[in-house]
Amino acid sequence: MDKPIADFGDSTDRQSAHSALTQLRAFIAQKDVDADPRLPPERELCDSLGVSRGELRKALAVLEAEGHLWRHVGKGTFVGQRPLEDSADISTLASQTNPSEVMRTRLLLEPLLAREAAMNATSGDIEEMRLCLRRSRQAETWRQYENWDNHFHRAVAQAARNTLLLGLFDTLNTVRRAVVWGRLRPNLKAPSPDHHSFAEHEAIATAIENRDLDGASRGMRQHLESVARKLENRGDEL
Amino acid sequence: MDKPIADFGDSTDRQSAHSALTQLRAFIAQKDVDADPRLPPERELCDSLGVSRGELRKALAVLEAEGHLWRHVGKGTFVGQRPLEDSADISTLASQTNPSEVMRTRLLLEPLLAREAAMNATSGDIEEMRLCLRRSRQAETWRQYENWDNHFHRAVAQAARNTLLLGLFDTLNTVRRAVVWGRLRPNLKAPSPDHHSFAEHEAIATAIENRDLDGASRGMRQHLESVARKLENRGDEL
DNA sequence: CATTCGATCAATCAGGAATTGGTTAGACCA
DNA sequence: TGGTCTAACCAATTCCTGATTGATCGAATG
Repeated sequence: MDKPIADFGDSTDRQSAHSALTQLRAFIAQKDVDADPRLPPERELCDSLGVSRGELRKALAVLEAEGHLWRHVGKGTFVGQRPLEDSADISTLASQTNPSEVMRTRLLLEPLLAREAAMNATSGDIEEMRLCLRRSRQAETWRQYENWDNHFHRAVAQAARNTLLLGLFDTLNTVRRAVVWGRLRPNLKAPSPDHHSFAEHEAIATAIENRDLDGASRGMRQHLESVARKLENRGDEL
Repeated sequence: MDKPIADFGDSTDRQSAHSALTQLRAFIAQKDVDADPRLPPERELCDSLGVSRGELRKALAVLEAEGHLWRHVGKGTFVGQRPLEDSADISTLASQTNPSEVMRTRLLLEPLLAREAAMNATSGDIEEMRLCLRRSRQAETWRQYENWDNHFHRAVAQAARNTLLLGLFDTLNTVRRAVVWGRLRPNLKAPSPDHHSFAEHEAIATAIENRDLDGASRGMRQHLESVARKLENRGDEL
């Protein structure tokens, strides 16, 4: 309990370098890391162990390199593995990715969602999707159309009946909007009356309604590919 | 500009209920919502419009039900669509989902990641995966094995070379750990020397190395199915 | 009976003070 | 000359306090 941890402070200079590391290891071993993985601040610790801060920091650096602890300014020093960066942070994700990646990710994720939707959709889900289609046809501005288009895609995701997957979709969607926000949209005036997307949306909804797994997946993939092709020609929307 | 908005305050009592709503609508219409979608606090607003707070809140409730504005305690009242809840919030996701959903989501996402990895992995990625396999074989405790198992799966995700997809994987992974944390792990003592997972991991890595898209996807799916089957029998790990 | 007003609550935000790992410069010693 | 210690400062983070703000309840009011 009150084992001497600072009593080695007067060891020979030649061994002092080892001493700091050894004492630190002893201190960690003696500590109940499960209860509180946090180490005392450096200024306290170097005082407790009777070593200078520089030497303590050298020892800490060794243990950090070994992966036994991790440090962060303002937070402290902790025993254990460094927690993975909070990748859920939208702004971080948005800053690391690019429109091409977003499109590729949509092409991977959304057909999969459509397939799950075909398997699990309730009648309410299908009704919601139908509503989105009607509204998107009635849209008078491009903004409104976009809005209902987004609603449709989310309705499909919701129909997959998997809250976690829906959460991932929402994250993707948020990132997509964050990424695309910086870009200008040249032809905002066009309300886009016919639009090939209508038929594609219709096909997806019908496939989901008919429990046609492959059809729903394929329909979504073709729809997104068509969108991707369109924005390759003129780089506006995503 | 200084159009009268509070001048209707002395209208007949019979119309006062409408008055609050009408005045509120007028106020919002007159406001430049794009510049600042935030409405003044209720206490100010009901004073400006010359209506009681209760009546104002009724009107606000109507407009909120119509989807024209959204409110939140401590934040204020805002014109426009309610921003979708920060679904990146791990704790929220974790509280809404369950182990079964997590497993199903893994079964959907990770084979897809393995396929992408087979397409895009660099030699460094493959080296990293191999390292994880060696370390997981050398593991002396189950905890260590779990650790390197996680590392392997993340290495695969990283090999997909899509930062956004990697971010989604990390989110899924974090949620998984959060969900599984509440559960007890009965046989922590077993270090698990042979373990069928070794061969499965090996097959995945080899398929990725050989650019065998279907093989990588299939291998990952089979591996996860085997894990799922195992924890169906005894409900410990995820 | 409905409305209004006041008080209170809980969530949120804003600001500053304190904490903490990281860094640098100078003193000190061998 | 080279290494070490000390002090000070920096930047990121946390903690605390007070003020805002929507939500809610109760008494007064008419």
